[in-house]
Amino acid sequence: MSDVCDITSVSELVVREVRESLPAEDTVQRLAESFRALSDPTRLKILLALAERELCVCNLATALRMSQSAISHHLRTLRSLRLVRFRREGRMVYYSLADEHIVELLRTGVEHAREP
Amino acid sequence: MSDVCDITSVSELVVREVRESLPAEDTVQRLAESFRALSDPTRLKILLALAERELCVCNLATALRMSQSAISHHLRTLRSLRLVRFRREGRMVYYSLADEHIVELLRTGVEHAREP
DNA sequence: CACTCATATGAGCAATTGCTCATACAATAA
DNA sequence: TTATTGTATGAGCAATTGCTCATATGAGTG
Repeated sequence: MSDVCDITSVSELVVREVRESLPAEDTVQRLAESFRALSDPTRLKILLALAERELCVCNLATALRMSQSAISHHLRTLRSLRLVRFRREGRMVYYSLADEHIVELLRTGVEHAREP
Repeated sequence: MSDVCDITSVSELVVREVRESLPAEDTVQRLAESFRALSDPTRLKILLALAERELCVCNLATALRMSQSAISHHLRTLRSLRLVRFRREGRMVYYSLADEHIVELLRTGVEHAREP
């Protein structure tokens, strides 16, 4: 607040430019929420699995060696963020990725993670 | 474990295929860590700001209206994940994005966040 | 040297997260 | 109907997170 380094006109200009360049607050919030969904290893595995194929909850649970409850809770989170969609078929519920954006985010991330 | 839905041969095959399609555990962990860095609104703003230009800590703090300490702690996190780099110039430390991967992740994310 | 200023960091805390357990709900079968 | 099975969800908890405050470090100044 009273830092001398901030009251020079150059810094003031820089600060203003940075502020103006940032997306709107709610955009940042939504973006952070989406990334948060991808920030948990279990949720990430769920999404990577769904990137391969549509899956029911019980197969997801078995494949990831997690409890059905844990998977279901995570799917709830992913659903509320509209990252996955689902359809009922009898007693089973099949989940899949919501759109291509998530696929691309995953792909971009995996590419980065593979490097040194 | 004893769910009937998992002991059919079809499900067993599906489960095996999904398990084989998933990246190695440590790859998933690193990927999740990177996404976690992007999952906090303040860190996200720091990265978005650095995507515009190199910035010193105090200008970052002023631009984001956060304490110098908070920003510094976040930069430590980002540094340890090698998402940012820094250089000293006198008393100031200037931070910038580490490479193009983060830029692309941010860009992909922002594109997604702009939609309905 | 002492002093200032930009930055870094440890401690402590309220808030959040990710799991388990128990239970509820939904769809089919007997 | 009741029983069974796949899924969803609330409560509760240990662990983690993101901040503040105080203090340390490091670099320039007098």
